[in-house]
Amino acid sequence: MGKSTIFDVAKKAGVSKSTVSRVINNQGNVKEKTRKKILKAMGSLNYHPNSSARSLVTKRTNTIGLIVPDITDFFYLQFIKGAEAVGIKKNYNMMLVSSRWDVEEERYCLKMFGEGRVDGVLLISGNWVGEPYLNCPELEKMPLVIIDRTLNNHVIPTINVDNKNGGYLGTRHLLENGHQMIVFVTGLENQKASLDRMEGYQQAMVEAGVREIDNLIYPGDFTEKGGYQVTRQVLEAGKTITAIFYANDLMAIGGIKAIKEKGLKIPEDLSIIGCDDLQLVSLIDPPLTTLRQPRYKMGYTGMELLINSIEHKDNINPAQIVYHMVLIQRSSVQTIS
Amino acid sequence: MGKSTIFDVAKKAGVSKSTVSRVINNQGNVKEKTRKKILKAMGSLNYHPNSSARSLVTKRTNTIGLIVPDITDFFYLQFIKGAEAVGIKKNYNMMLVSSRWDVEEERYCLKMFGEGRVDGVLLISGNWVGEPYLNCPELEKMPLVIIDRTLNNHVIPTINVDNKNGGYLGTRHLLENGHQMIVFVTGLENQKASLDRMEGYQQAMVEAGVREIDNLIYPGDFTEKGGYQVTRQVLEAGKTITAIFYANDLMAIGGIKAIKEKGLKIPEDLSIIGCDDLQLVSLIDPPLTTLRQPRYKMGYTGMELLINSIEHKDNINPAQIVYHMVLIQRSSVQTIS
DNA sequence: AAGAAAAATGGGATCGCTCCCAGATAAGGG
DNA sequence: CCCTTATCTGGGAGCGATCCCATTTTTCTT
Repeated sequence: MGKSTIFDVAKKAGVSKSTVSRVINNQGNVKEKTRKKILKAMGSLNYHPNSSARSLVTKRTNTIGLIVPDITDFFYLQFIKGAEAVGIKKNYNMMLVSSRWDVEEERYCLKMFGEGRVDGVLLISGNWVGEPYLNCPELEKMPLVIIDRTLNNHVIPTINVDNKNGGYLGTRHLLENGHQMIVFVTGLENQKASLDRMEGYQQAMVEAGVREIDNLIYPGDFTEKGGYQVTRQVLEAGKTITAIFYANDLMAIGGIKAIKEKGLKIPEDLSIIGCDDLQLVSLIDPPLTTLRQPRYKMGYTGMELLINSIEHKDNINPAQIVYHMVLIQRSSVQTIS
Repeated sequence: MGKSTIFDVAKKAGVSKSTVSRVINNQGNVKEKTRKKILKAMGSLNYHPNSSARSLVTKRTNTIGLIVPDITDFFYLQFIKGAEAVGIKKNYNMMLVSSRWDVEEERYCLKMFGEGRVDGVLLISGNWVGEPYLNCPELEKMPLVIIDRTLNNHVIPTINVDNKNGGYLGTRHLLENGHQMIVFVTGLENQKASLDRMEGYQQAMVEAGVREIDNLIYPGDFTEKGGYQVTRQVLEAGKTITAIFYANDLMAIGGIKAIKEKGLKIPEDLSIIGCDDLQLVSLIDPPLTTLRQPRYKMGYTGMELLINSIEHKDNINPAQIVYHMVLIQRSSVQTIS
């Protein structure tokens, strides 16, 4: 015996499928008595409406697609959780795929979602410089919101954080604590967030009158391992630096390892500061001073925007939302004279 | 203009929808010339087959549902990643929902998945004692595999780790390093994994001839905060303990914090050992000795089993798979005389 | 070159639901 | 009590694909 259909229920309850449909979608105008009868029939047949059939006619799936570069990257967790919270509230399911940091893969996901599988997609972008792939026709008419990336020329709403200001704030914090020789470790050069943070760093340093900044900038890659390696380089260069500003927390974690290996103490011998405020950086030793970006909030808002544009096509969402990064002071920075 | 259908493509290419369907599913018996023509028409119309319509007739969605207690819990990440890997390989999408540690919620997810949305479900269980909810009729005929839990009376395949042996191994390791006064911090009493690990601990302790074990067992709750609090209790009890075995890593992390606050050093003053081998415990200070469970592998295998039973209904999967936990030695245990 | 076999194509039924429209029943009004 | 209006209910078309079967076209044999 296969699954029961609306027809089986109708027969069992002695009514027409239309009436059954009415009670499923609880549209009014069905007598309480028949309603009860139908409900009972549904129960006894263990009936569940087939969502494909339903989607086929309503053109709605009540699920939204979520694309992240890597599901298991700590960084993305909070975005997802924020998005999930509103999904639950508004009764949407989430279909999750990871693009594995690959632009082609990202396109592929978009395409798959274009097959009527979802009502809209929330793209948590890898934040690359350039956006060639966004012209893909699969998106045609598909509501889309992009998180962790800012787009200028598009009608696609984006939600991001003011990375430049973040870089600025972090650097100012170090400067105000007496540091001057502040190394900045970047992400990959095609990562916009890194670029922006570096700009903020540069601005603060220039304002403070520090010279030869370029020699203080080291290229990293946003990974823990990369942070470790760069830090070794920095330490071996033998310069008299007093602080390191990592463009993200993951590199800072790697950096801490390298610094400890050298026998140096944080923050006594070297102050460090990260960026992102991953959950785990409050757990490590020392607890890391960093710049928080409201990832939960961003995911939450992104999902809200998305569902909003799904449910009220006419309604106009803001094109861009930019949050501030805020400095979280913990114990990895020390004032020097 | 809405989305184009198979019919539009057929018209444009001057063939019937049947032929178009053939090339979509690339079943043979289509002349190369017409195939090209159709492909071209599909391209110019930006056509994508509607997956709801397709599912309606094929009764297949090519997506599997994944239920986890908390998406953002470090513990579950690796399971998910493992499952994802085979999903990608076998061309299945994943629909992710979190049960938020709630049995009712778990049921609800199961029910939702029962509406023909997915071809099977992979349940990463909260690992509670008892399994009343598993009798829910929604599951009828729906392929299901459960991870991180062992079921005895059911035909549902489960994948788990030998928690008891893990508890035993960890305790033995401590004993072999000269410890006797070993505190064991449990999870909640309705968590099977915790219970099993404790049993292993007890067995090892008894075998080693340690007495009054019960006074060494403290109730925890598997959370970081809980670990912190219990550890404070332990420390304040003023016993001469030399080691603590936490039933999971998260509690160990909290414990480390409490221990450090007391001015004690790990492992010089106190050896500790965790359980699970979360990614981050190699990052913290000191790197934690713990028992690894092959979560990636478990997710991977679970997904394989699931897809296997979806695609070959007749085939018989093993009812239970149990992996070993393996001791990962890092720097939180010291030998004492 | 004609008939048989193989390959390519088309048409219709179907999947399980929603939605519109029409018909039946119940309620209200003079 | 009959007619109008409101409330309920039923039937049929359609959503966009697949798949079976019938028909046409091509290829192969002798």
